Amino acid sequence: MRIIGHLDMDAFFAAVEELDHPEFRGLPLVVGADPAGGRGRGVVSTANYLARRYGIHSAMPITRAWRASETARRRGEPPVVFVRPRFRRYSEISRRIMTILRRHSPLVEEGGIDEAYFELSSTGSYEEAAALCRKIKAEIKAQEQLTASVGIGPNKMVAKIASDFKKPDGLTVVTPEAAEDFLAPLPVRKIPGIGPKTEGFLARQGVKIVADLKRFSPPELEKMLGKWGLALYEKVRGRSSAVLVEEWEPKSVGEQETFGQDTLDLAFIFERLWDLCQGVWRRLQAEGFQTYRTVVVTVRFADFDTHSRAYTLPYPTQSRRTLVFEAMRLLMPFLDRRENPRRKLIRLIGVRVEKIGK
DNA sequence: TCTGGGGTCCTAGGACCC
DNA sequence: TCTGGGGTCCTAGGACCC
Repeated sequence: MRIIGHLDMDAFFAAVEELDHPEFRGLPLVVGADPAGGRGRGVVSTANYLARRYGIHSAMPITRAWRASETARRRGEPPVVFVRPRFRRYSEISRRIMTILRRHSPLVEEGGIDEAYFELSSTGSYEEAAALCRKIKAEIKAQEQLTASVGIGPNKMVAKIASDFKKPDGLTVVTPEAAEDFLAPLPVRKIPGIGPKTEGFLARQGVKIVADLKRFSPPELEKMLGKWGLALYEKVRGRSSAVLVEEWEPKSVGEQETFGQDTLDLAFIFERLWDLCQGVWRRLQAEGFQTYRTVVVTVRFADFDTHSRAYTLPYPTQSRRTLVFEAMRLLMPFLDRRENPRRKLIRLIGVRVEKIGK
């Protein structure tokens, strides 16, 4: 019998900040970009549960979170504490949590800094799997003073949806027999791979919950959603055969930067591009890669219109100068009058290398 | 109202080859 | 004068995930 677990740390970044800063506890807290008095440019990474009561959530523009905080303050409620993320700190704790998981499971797939899938099949039953997960949660709490929510299911998809079902500090067990009924009443958006666009598209066809998706045959789903639709036919029935992957090689390395202010200051843009190239090259080496073949430059204009240009070298190279040279060459057309006749200001540039090799 | 930064995967068209 | 079919590589854009 296949039994898969999915562990998801509760409001991870915010929980770590509360741990390290006891003075933040009991206050609404947002980890994310600098709100800069309502003029900040980034988004919310994580909001703690008190901040969520103000309607703040992950990926929300930081300016909106700022306004929500101001509104609360005027009502006489505590304003939000805004802090910048400290990824190094979160990675360090993440590593220790993954170590706990690996002690109890023969196969762990990290799915980002704050979540992981893990094999539970060898426990032999859903009861035993649940007992083991309670133990894992207790160890994490004892060692790190942090809570996690865990889902147990017959495959990765069901386990992941289950871990999100009860939060924080939840444990949700979905047996193979219960999987289909568990999924049926959930909004389609809960299925990993269905994002805002697909959700909107489906809503226009009158499809809101997983049960609604069962009306369609595999060819109909394929016609609507492409190759992915075929897999979806199985998923809405609680079936998925995706395997756990211990670790995989990155396929690309890139960096991008949103400017504090939109600009067409060429000296500034070139300098930022140069820095991004240095960063990409350094990280490529640091991650153990020797070479790259493709360089991609991305430009986002002030109106969020986003374009990319790529060039693939005839041979792999290690050269840092080539990266800078090709990135400059790819950027040039965007600064040209013909490509940008209305002289739109630039909001972001990015550099990425692909076809990387050891 | 404004929308980060790190990625992956898919699609579609064109070039090119057999 | 009217032009296949399959495969691979490349580019550009878009959806999605954490």
